[in-house]
Amino acid sequence: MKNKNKKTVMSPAPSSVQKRKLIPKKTITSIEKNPEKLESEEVVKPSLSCVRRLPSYLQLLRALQADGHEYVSGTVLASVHHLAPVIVRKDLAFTGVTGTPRIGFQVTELIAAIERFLGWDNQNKAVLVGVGNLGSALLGYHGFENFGLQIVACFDNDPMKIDTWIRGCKVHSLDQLPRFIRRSHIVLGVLTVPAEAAQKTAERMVESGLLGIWNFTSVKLAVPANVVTQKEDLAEGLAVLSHRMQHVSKTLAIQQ
Amino acid sequence: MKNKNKKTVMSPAPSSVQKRKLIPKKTITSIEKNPEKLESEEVVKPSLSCVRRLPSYLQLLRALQADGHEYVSGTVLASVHHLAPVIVRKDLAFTGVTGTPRIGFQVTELIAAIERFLGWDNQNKAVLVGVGNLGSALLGYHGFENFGLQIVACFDNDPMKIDTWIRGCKVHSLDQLPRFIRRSHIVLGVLTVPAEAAQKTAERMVESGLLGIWNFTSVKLAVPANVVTQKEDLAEGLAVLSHRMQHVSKTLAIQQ
DNA sequence: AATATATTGATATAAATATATCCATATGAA
DNA sequence: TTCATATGGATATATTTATATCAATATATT
Repeated sequence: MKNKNKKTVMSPAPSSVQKRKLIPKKTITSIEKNPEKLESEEVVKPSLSCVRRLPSYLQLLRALQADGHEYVSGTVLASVHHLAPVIVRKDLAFTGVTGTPRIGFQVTELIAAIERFLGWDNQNKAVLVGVGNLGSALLGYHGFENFGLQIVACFDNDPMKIDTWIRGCKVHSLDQLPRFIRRSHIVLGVLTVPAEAAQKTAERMVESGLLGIWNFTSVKLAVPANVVTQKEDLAEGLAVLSHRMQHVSKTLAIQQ
Repeated sequence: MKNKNKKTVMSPAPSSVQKRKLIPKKTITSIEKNPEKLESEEVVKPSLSCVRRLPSYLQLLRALQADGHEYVSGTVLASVHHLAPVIVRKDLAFTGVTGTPRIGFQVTELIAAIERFLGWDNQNKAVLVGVGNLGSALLGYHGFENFGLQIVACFDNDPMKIDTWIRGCKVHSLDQLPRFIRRSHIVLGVLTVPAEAAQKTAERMVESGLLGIWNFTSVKLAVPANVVTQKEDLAEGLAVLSHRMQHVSKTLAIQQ
């Protein structure tokens, strides 16, 4: 049942399914290796929105896979997520997969491609700093493990909390952080301390060697250029919701 | 270090500070009331990104207010949030406030304007449905009250949970929802049930009369047009973080 | 076999968003 | 007073993102 165009590992398509021949794509790697990079040959990078959409495709793809589906069209992915099919196709193109006209994309291949693209093909270990309300909730929420993230230790500097167990995780003193990070080669931290402590704690995390901070505080962190921070602010979503609700009720009031 | 121009409540500018005269802005209302709406006179709506940024300004403004600052320039707001000053000025313009050259914006006025714009000037009551890990975390997290949201009741359909108290909130049976909503005139619901139950539960919420659903599940909800849903997906932020970290490490590897 | 159709991937266009530029103005300094 | 400067607001431009369009192609249908 193997395709004659050998696709090494991933994609044993049904015998009759033939991949469309492609004009070789300019990949980031090829451009970066090429010193005489021309202005006209722009490197097309995925938009932020594209990256944000990928997990939702992934989630649906896994459900399809569990359901025994082998192929899925961009059209289907699009309709579930209320998106235009073109958007899905363009998003998926960034992961490097190619679909087959009239057939769609191979589910398994697509899952692997998205995971690889996002760096979720290996489980990334992380520490969590700040075991308050939100912190302990995140500790208890194991959903991130579907997204390549595993929280393996937590830290706090409240003496009352240190050495207690929260959601199956022993709370360590923040002083232990540098040693722990160095020993474990962890690069990612989840920051869930109160706003007042955010910047200072982030600095300690950076000093300890973390290269990425998932920031659940309301503070915009100042960090060195080699450190990536991602601010997760629930107020943003709430603002959009509130604003849209206002708009809907206004519209309805006018129509009546 | 208080300013000598004592402020009453809202916005009496200091005698010498004179607001710039403005070309009257086309407001949504004026256009909508005007039947011969021209194509050229477009209604400029705030972008989604603008709405998402407003809460962060609000947060900073409150801190400034607590610190006794009476005025703040867009430049300052911008630098804290690592944004271009123009963006801040344009964002703030949507709330209807006007600043004063060389002075900036009046903090109190700006806070009120943003709150009004987002509908956060009155506390909006909400119910929470699904008292699992995430649900109970959100119940315990009272930070939303700064953003006009107050969760006043919670519901679940697990008999083991019903009538217990979680984070100071009594868990009601989901069957009670319609009656509760009707009695209390609540329009907003927070959905924190497992993915499998999401769509069905959302339908019950809509039938009960809710007009907005803040959706913390991984499911894209299908709801009637008059209902607003906002999907809050932590995986999105994690995807951006992972992707950016990959990119940074690649870049550094190349530079070395 | 011939034709119709769903689909992908590429290119082209449109829309949304961000950024640059300019001018008016309020303040402080010379 | 006069001038320099920081700032807001408006307009213009650039960039990014989304959408439309179309040729190529694999399958199903007639």
